[in-house]
Amino acid sequence: MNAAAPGIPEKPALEGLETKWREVWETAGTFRFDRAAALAAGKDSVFSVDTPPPTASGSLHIGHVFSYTHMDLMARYQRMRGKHLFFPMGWDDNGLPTERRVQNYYGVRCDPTLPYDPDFTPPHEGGEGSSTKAADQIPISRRNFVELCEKLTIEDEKQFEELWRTLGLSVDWSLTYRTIGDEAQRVAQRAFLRNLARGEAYQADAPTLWDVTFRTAVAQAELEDKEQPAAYHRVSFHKPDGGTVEIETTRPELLPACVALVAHPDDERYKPLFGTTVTTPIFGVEVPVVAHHLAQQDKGSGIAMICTFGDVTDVVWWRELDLPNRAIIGFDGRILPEAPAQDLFTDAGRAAYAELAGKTVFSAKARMVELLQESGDLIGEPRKITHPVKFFEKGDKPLEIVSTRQWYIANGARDEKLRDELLEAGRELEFHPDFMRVRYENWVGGLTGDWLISRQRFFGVPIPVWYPLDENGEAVREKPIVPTEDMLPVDPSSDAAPGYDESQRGVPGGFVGELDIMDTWATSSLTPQIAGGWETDPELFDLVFPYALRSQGQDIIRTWLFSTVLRARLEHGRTPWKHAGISGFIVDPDRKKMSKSKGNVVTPQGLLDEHGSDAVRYWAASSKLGTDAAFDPQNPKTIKIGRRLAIKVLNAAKFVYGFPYAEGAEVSEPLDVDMLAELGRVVDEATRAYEAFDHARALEVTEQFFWTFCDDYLELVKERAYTGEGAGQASAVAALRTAIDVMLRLLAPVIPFATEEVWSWTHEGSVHTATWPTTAELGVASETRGLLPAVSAALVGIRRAKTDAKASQKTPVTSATLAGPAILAEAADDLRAVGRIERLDLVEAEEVEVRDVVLAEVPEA
RNA sequence: GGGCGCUUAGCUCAGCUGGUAGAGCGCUUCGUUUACACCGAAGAUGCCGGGGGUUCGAGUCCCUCAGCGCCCA
Repeated sequence: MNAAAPGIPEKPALEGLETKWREVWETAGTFRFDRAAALAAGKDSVFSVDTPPPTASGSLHIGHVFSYTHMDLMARYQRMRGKHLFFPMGWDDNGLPTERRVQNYYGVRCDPTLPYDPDFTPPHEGGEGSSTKAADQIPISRRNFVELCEKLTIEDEKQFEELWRTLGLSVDWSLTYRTIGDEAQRVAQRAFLRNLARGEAYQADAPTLWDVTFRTAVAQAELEDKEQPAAYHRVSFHKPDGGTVEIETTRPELLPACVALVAHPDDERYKPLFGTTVTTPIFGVEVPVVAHHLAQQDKGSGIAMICTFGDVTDVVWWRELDLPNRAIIGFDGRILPEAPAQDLFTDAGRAAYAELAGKTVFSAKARMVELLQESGDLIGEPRKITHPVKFFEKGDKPLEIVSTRQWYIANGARDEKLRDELLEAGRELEFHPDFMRVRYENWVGGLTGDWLISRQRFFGVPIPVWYPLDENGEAVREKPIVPTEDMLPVDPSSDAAPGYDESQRGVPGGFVGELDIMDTWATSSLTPQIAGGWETDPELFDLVFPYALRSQGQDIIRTWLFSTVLRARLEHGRTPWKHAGISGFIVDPDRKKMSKSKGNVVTPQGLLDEHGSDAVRYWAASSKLGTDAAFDPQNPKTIKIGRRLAIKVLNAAKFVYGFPYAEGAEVSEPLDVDMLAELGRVVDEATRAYEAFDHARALEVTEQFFWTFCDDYLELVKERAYTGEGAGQASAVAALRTAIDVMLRLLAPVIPFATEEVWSWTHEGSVHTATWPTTAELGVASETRGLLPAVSAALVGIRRAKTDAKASQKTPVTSATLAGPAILAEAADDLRAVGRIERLDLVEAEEVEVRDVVLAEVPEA
C-alpha cells in the first residue's frame, strides 16, 4: 500500500502550468518530428499538417486562437493515435501589411530610386497606426526599407511564437518557416520558373485593377465591394441626324475614354441604333452603338457608355466587342496629360481635355460636369445613388483600371480543362464540414481572369527574370532571361542577369532586372512545399506530401486554400492534402463580426493570462468546425466552464490518488465494472468523433462522463475506497485509477496543461505521447449492464429526500425503501454508505424510486 | 440577383440513420461532507421561426414563407 505519490501538491492550481510545461515539452522535444522513426515506419505513419502562416505584421486575434486550437486538437489526437506528427509553423511576413506597418512604425517610406545608405537609422521607432503622416515619412532606398521590414517582422514573430507556445500548440518549433526567408524565396521562384517553362505563367499587357494609393496591381481575390455614394449624370450623345441619345453614367470624367455605347440586344428602344454611330458630347468622337447581353435594360436609361475603363464590365465589353483602348487614367489615379483619342477630338474637345489633364478623378469629374452643363449636354440634375464599387481589401480609395504589363499564372478562368481539374480537386478534398466545399466551387466557377501575381511593391519575393536591352536600350519583354534553379534565390534588381556583367545593367545591349515582386499569396500558396523541403530534401518531401490536413478559417478559402490547390495541381498534378478543416469565425454577442472599431476586441494574451490556456482552448474546442462562435469578452462563459473543468480534473485526480492502492488490484465489484464499461462507450464515441473531425462531440461525451464520474460514481465508492477492506476496496481504487488514466488521455488534446500535470504525478513520459485509450485496455466487457445509471438515479432519490427535508446530505437515515431493477442489489452497500442509511429495503420495480425515507433525529447543534 | 449556413429553455448550444425534447450557464431553494467554495445537492423553465405536406408518428424528411449571418455577382 502506498499513499499519495510524493509529487502531488497539497492544493493543485492551474496557475503556472503553462510556463512549467511548455519548457518541459521544449526541453524534452515532446513535439519534435521524429524523422528517422517516421522513415522507418513509412509514409502512412505520418500525419502532416499544413499550417496557415499568420500575417506577421498583423496582430493575432481571438479568431486565430480559435482556428489554431482546432488544428492542434486534431494534431494531438493523431499523435496519441501513434502518428508521427509533422507540424510546422510559419509566418507570413512578406507583403503590403508589413510595408505599411514599417512605414508607420519607423516613419519612413520606400523610394526605389534612392541609393542604399548603410548608416541609416530610422527617425523613430514604435509608431503605430497612422501616427506618422505620409508627408512626414522619410524616403529611403529599397534596400534600407527591406532591412527595416526584416527587422520588425523578426520582432513580431517572436511575440507570435510566444503566444502560440503559451496557448500550447504542439508545433515542432524547429520547423518554423518565413515567407520572406531564403528557402521560401527559393521555392516561390522555382515554382514560378516552372510555371513559366510550362506556359502557365505569362506576362500580358492588359487592363488591370489598380490601387492608386499603394500604386500596385491587385488580384481578384483581394477585391472587396463597398457601397459608395455616387450620382447618375444624364448625358446626351449626338446622332448623325441631329437627334440625341441619352445615357446615364456615374463617371462622366471618363467621357474622353468613351469607345462605344451599349444596350441589351433585346431592348426595343435601341434596336434601331445598333450598327450606327453617335458622337460624344464635348469631344466629338464618333463611337459605335453596340449590343451586349450584359447591358442592363432597367439600369439608368438602358443604354450605357463603354469607357476604357470605368469598371470590370467595361473590360468585358472591350474584350468581347473588340473595341479600341483609349484609357486616360494614370498610375497615380490622375488624368493622363495626353489622351489616346487626342487626334479624334474636336478642337473644343482638345481644349476641354487640357483642363482635365493632371486632375484627380474627383476634380476631373467636377470640371467635366461643368463643361457638360455649359454645352447643354447634361440633362437635369445629377441623381444621387449608392452602388457597390470595387476596392482593394486593404485600400481606402476605389480601384481604377489601368492598362499595364503584368505577370499572370493560369488559374482555370480562361482554360476549361484546368478549371475542371480544379473542381475535381475540390471533390477529392475532404472538407470538414462538407458544405464548405461550396465556397471553393463558387470561387473556382466565378473566376473572371487569370491570377495576377506581380506587385509593384518592395518587400516580397522578386519575380526572377531579367530582360535583354536592345541596341536602343529598350527592354525586350518577350524574351525574359531566367536563372537556373541552382542560382535561386535571386534578386534581379541587384543580381546581374546570367551571362551578363553588372556593368551592363541598363546599358543598350545589356540587361535590365524585373522590379516587380510577387503577390504574397504566390509564396504562401506554396507552404506545403516550403515546409516540406520540396526539391531540397526529397526524402522529407516524399514523407509528408501530400499533407494529411490543411486547417484554416473559412474567410481564406478563396485565397489561401484555392491558390494552394492550384499550385499543387500545376506542379505535382495532385491535391496537396487529404482533409481541409475549416473553422468558423468569432462574433460578438450582437452576432456581429468582432472588430477593432467597435472596441470589442480582446488580446489573446490577455485572455490566456486571465483565464489560463486550458480554459481558452476548451472554449475553442466546444465549437464544431465551420460553426461561428459567439464570444462576449465581458462574460466569457464557456471559458469559465473550461477553467472549472481543468480545476476539477486536478482535484478529482488528486483525491483518487489519495486512496490506498496496491499494485495489481483487480476490478471485481459490479458497479466498478459497469462504470468502466460506460467509460468504454465514451472512449468509442470520442474516438469516432475525432475520426470524423468532430472534436466538439468528443469533448462533450468525455466531459459529460467526467462530471457523472465525479458527482455520482466517485461519491458512491469513496467510502469503500477510503475505509473499505479487501477486494471491494481494491476494486474501487483500481477502477478509479483506471478511469482517471483514461479520461486524462481523452481530455489531453483539449486541456493539455492540466492533464499533463496530473499525468506527471504517476507517469514518467508525457500524456501527449501516450497512447490514445481503447476499450480493450479497460479489461471489462464492452456491454454495460445499466448499473451505474440506475444507481445514479437512486442516489438522486436519496439526496432529494434530504434536500426536501432541508437536511444536510450528511444526515443519517434510519430506514428507506429503494424500488428499482433487481440489479440495484449489486450496489446496495455503496448506496447505504453514501446515504448513511441504516436499513435499506429493496423492492423490484421498473422505475427507480426512493421512498419511506426516515431521517434520524439530529440534535440541534 | 444566385448560393451556403443558421433559427430548439432567459443566454450559449447538443440533438446521428424520423419514435413524442437535452446539457451547461443563469435563476430558485437547500447544504460548511475527509478532492474541489473557481464547491456540492435538489428544483422550475420550451405551440423546437411561421405555414403546408409525407408518415401510424416530424425538432429530425419534402415544399413554402420570414428573419439573421456569410460567400459570390
